[in-house]
Amino acid sequence: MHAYEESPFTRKLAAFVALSKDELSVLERLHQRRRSFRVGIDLVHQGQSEQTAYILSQGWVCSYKIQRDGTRQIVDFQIPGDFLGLRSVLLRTSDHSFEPITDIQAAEVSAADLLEAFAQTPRLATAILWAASRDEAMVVEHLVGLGRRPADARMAHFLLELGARLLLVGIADKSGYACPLTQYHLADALGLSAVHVNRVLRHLREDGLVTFRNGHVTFDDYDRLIDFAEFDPAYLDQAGPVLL
Amino acid sequence: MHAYEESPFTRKLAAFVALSKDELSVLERLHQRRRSFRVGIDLVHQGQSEQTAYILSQGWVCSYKIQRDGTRQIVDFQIPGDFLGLRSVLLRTSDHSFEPITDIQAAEVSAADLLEAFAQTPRLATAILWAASRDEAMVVEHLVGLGRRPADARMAHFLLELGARLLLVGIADKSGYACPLTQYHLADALGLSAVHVNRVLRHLREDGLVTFRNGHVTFDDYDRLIDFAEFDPAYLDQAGPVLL
DNA sequence: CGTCGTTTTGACGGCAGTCAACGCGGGTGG
DNA sequence: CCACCCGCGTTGACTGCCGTCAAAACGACG
Repeated sequence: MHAYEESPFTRKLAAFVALSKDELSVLERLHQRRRSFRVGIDLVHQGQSEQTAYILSQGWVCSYKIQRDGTRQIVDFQIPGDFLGLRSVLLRTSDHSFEPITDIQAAEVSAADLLEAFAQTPRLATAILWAASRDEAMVVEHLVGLGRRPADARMAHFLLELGARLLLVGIADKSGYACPLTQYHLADALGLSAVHVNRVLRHLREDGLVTFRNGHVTFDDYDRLIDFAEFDPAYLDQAGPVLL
Repeated sequence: MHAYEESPFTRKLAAFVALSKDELSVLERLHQRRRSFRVGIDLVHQGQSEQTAYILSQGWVCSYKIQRDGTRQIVDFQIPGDFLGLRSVLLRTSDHSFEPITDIQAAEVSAADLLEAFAQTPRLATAILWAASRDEAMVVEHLVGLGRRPADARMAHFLLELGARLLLVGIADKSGYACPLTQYHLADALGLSAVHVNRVLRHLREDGLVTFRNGHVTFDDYDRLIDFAEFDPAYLDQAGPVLL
């Protein structure tokens, strides 16, 4: 145990940058305003110009865009330790919505808080920007999946990526993880229909690669799954940021 | 005519933020190291850890990722006035490649140059970060298209977006624009096969919506095309950034 | 026990990929 | 100057992945 409470966010940053005591205490202070939200009720709604961001400490969230015809595309999932709406604080645009997938706990961070923290410890600023850049790399990888991977490999890749992310904040192990997503979430994220998601999951399960059931993902044959998905985690555990 | 040479980059930023003389001259200085590149020869290659970025002043570039099986996905196109590899300067990761689609001219910008410019004029920093955020919004919109739009609407949307971008830097008008892309580029960007791109283009042309031919895009019925593509330019011409 | 959300499965159809062939224009070398 | 080649565009036939529609099973919850 540490003297300070370790949030998933701190844990994630610490995995890539050695943080000093000062920096840790600034991080602490960012976590002051704790808030809770209920599953299903959007935090930020598309088009809204919100000046607040959140650091997610518990639960899952997804960010998505709705189209005129009612279909939706999930852009990314946020898990404990992830920043939420960082861009929309710094630049006042929130072009998508955030929906809690479970009840969540998050620390509210205003633009002012953030800029103050940045001013105090530039290295922390770099670390946070690095995390943002990692998120962007994930969006790009997601895009590649939608454009160029067949449904089954796309699903496999997605489940592996999620596992790697959860591992980093300590809520997964190599054998699998708890996952609150419904098959509709998977469908909206992977650009498939819910029916086809089900077929794909069955296929992966029957092939002994991975099992998604009862809110739990189990890797039945990790190596073969990685091979099947052509999963290359290079874009995730990149070396830490240049420390200016 | 202005006293200074107006680069497309300057022009783009100026469309959203009123720039002072000082800021304009700092921008000028960023354009000092002019370089040329030949079509087809990658500027930066996937995995390479490059510390240089470029401001594109002439020609077109695409950024893409190649997969193990040889298929490629184009993530974005860069046109004059766009930044290229901004993230990879600030954080030393270039997770994709850049290929010139035409011969190009670009100004080389080192991390040091950029940081110096930022220190001199913080408003400029904000403006550039805003431009980066706009690029990211485009990637997200691209992702939505791949996940949730049928091929023809995806194509229509893409051609409209490109038109809007080109309009901003003054190399398009409402009726159309010159476009050096091949149908293979379109295929790799839109997640389609080249054959199907051809079919879709024919369909759009025969429906009197838009014509892509001989390196030129012509909007045959702009309003109907916008409706067909469900194109909502909100994510493009957002209000300028918060000026810190 | 009924309802609702989620998962599961089957039948059918369509959008888009693959394969294959051909036209066309520009560049290159004989 | 012509023959050839190569990249790009175009079209048709066939196939298959995946969406839609429909119905049923299952569990949680009131």
